Amino acid sequence: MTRKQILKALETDVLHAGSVLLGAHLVRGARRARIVEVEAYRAEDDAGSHAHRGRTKRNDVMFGRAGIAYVYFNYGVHWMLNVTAHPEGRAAALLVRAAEPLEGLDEMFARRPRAKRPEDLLSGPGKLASAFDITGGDYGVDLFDPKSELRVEPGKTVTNVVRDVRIGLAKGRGEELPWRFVDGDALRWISKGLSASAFSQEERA
DNA sequence: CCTACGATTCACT
DNA sequence: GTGAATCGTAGGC
Repeated sequence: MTRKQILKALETDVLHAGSVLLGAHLVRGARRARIVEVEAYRAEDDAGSHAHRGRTKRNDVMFGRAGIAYVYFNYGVHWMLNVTAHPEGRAAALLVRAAEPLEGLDEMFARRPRAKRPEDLLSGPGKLASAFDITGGDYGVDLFDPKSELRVEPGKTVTNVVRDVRIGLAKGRGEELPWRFVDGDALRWISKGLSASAFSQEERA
């Protein structure tokens, strides 16, 4: 999978892109991690999406081109990293929920003093953001520009894609949609265990 | 203007 | 399992 192919998938369909983004690397300086869990959000038909009720100052980049960092602050505590999808005007994004740390673990541990094991570093969107120093300052960054300090690089394609319902959404916000994408061979690194409704994407395809 | 609450994490019972 | 932390934003008045 090349950088161009990932971008193409992002531009085409956020749901397809969910499985394509798995396996790609998130990089910042010496820190590198392999993305193992994402969730798709779109707009008109997705009540759980920040873009559902139209364009605002916060969600602005979701309406822009694909491959851009949409970063927002939640619960007054945590930053969350998303990768935008779809062409200009059609809002969508993938929330990066978990990753497997590959390099620069010492720096990640330094940013997350409470973490005891490598599994505690990136196993959740808030954890991942703090381990990578992701804040509002990264809002709008082009993640597919090799010159960007924070960026996404191609990795090995994930073949065992598991689909599940999204996490943390209130009732009526699309909590039943199977738009959570997980690397089935990397369950050790994900944010939460799979639900009873999880299924292998290949089987159901 | 004012209030409720969220795409979460962590400590504690 | 439950609740606190902590604040920008959306949505209602």
